[in-house]
Amino acid sequence: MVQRRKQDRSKVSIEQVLAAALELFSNQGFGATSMRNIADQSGLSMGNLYHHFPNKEAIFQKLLDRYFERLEDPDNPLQKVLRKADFPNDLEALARAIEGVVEENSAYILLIYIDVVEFKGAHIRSFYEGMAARFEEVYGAQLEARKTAGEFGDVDPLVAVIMATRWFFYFFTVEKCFHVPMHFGMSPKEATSEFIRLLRYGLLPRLGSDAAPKPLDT
Amino acid sequence: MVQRRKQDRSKVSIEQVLAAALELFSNQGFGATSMRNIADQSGLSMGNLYHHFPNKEAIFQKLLDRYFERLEDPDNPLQKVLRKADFPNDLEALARAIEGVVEENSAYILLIYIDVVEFKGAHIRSFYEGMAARFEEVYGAQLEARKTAGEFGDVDPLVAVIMATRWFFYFFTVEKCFHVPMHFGMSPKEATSEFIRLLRYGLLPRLGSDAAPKPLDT
DNA sequence: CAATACAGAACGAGCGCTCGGTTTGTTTAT
DNA sequence: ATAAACAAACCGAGCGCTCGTTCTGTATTG
Repeated sequence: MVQRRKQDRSKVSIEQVLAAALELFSNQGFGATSMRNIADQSGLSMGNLYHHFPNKEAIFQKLLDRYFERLEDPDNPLQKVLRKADFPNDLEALARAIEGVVEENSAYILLIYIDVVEFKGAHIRSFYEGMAARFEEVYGAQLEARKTAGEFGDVDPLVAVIMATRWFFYFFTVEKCFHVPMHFGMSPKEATSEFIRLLRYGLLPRLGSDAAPKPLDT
Repeated sequence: MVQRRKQDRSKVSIEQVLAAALELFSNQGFGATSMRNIADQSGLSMGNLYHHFPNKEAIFQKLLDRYFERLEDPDNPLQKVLRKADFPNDLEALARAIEGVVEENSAYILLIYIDVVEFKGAHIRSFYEGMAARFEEVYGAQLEARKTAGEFGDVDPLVAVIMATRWFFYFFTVEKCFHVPMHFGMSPKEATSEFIRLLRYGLLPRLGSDAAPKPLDT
């Protein structure tokens, strides 16, 4: 017969609360989700809920913390791609990794937008503010070396990595979390490969060493 | 003495409601904004509020309708840039137009995300689904002509326009609505010009007619 | 005198959270 | 081994309050 220890029981309950809250928050927002909803969905009582969490916002906070931990986890496929620093050869792999991450965390990603809307981004700001520095840390040295070796043009590859990563996140978030499929008027496959092509080779055909066409305005 | 006509009175009241609701919704979300909040902020009574609008959601809907009308208005600076179809010479102008539109409509733009979070995007889906077709309509003929004239490489310029437009919207939305300044680790000016450069010329230096480096994976 | 614009009390439901109490599992004393 | 003592886990009724909406009635206007 299985003997369940006390702290195991607690752990399971907390997981049930978080799972229920994630589903409810991501489907109806923070304000529209009541503690009774969470209690019902998780199978816990109101009292027990407040035994494990001081208030509703703490549950929300805990969920966001989880997501950021997942993102930064070295085992995350996105982190693996990034740490190989084989940009821009790995753009296709980067796209696929981010598609997977967004798919797998679509509920968590919606929490980000809930925070923006209902809390003015209070719970996520520090994470996003530190993002560029984290990129630099993981990526900076290798790419800088390759740049001075002349692998890239006069573009900063670190900037390009950030842009590509953010673009993929944005694109797949709209596709998978906002439920607006084909919002570019093309399939995700097409959109991704077109973006990659633009990023690699640009829009204008640069035949020979022609000067770039002068911009009409700056 | 100013004689105010009856329907003018009504019109003013409705404007007051919409202004109040826009501010409140965009600052605290739909669910967290009460009809009493809106009544107080607009200076109307509860009864009068319900005299002009059948329910809370109708106010929200009306605000979104307004925003989409503004966006499609031919006088909108963004529309003017788009209709000139001077892509990609006008990328800087496009960026500035979108920066202005986002700045001027930041409260409305937040409503979009509120709709995604609290209504699963029910009020905005049709607008975004039709967006690619509208681009095609406004832009398609001219760009297609210029493409067959050989102005572009093998990239579809329509795709590039959509990507550029969406990217600028995304970038300035995060900057101005989500209150995450410098989220790419650089100033908006830098980010914009870097993105434009990438879009025009790409990341890789294509010297002469060299073959493009083989991608590691597809 | 209509019809429209406006006011605010009232309604039932639901909110976040508290509180007193029970159950369950572990530790300690005998 | 057993009982007593303790703390963590759990329960749900209840508190004060606010919610979206409705209702009844009064000003204002043409």
